[in-house]
Amino acid sequence: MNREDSIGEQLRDAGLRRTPVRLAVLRAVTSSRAPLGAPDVIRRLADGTDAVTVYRTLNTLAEHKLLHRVRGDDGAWRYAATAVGQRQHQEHPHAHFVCDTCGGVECLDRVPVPDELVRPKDLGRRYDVTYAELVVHGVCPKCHD
Amino acid sequence: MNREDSIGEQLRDAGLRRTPVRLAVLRAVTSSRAPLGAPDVIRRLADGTDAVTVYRTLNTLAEHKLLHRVRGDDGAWRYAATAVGQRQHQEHPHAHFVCDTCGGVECLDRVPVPDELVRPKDLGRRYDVTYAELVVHGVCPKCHD
DNA sequence: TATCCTTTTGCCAGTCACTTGCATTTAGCG
DNA sequence: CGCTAAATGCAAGTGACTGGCAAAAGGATA
Repeated sequence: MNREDSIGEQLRDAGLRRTPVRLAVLRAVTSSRAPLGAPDVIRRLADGTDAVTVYRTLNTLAEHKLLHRVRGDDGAWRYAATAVGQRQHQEHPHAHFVCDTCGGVECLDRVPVPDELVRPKDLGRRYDVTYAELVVHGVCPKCHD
Repeated sequence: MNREDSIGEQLRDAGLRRTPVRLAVLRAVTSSRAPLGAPDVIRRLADGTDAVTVYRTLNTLAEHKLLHRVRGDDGAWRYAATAVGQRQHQEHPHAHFVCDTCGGVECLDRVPVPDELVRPKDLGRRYDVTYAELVVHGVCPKCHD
């Protein structure tokens, strides 16, 4: 099973139609090392794919958990593939690193979000917790000095 | 020392000029229970205060640590006073709760951000960490059911 | 393979938080 | 009081993102 098939399969498994735009968007995000913003994705689909469609597609893919997303330092979403290689790295929620110099975002797969933070005890039972986000801000190696 | 004096003092201590707009903005944010977005602040200064000036003022106050800020679920900043009563609650970094239904933000003063998360060991030394943000998403009591 | 229906796409324009530039006013100092 | 750097107001712009609607296309069914 090559990567291309896997991408088509992910769509099918999620109950989504396998359309050219979805395949292209999912391929673009999957093949990028760092999470991408919507404008990045649009730029990478240099062909005439409509920007609005890309926005809607990214939303759809995120809703169906094929992508997950974090806010960059500019408040815009960055998208990363959920399935990386054969493992689903969304399974174990992980922290993200946001570079406040270049705006880049990275998934810190090795830095988990502890359970007691996902559901803080001090919060009281009247709060319905969906998920917790741990975002580490700083300067990435590339921008360092 | 009443609250008004304290607000003027905060500005002076930060080395900032005590202007009507700054006093008003700081007063508005301080007197609100929940963190406010820039548009909220602008609305509360119902008089003719210019919106752009409020944006600039919020930036300035945040830069000088009189306010701290978190992104709401819409990606827009929410501002909260750093000095609450006599204690500086910025001193000990705390988590924030974002209601994904009403967009409200709350400071979880009782939920600290653990040191080992502020400077994750698994991150490697080539990353320069400035701070870590812990944001808990869910539904607040007001929106619950 | 032809047909039908629902979903997806493209293009329009619009919204909303936030910024930039520049001229005018003002805080805070001597 | 008068001076100067800093703060304000106003006009316009940027950029991510959304809504509406008609045209195109996926995919199940016959």
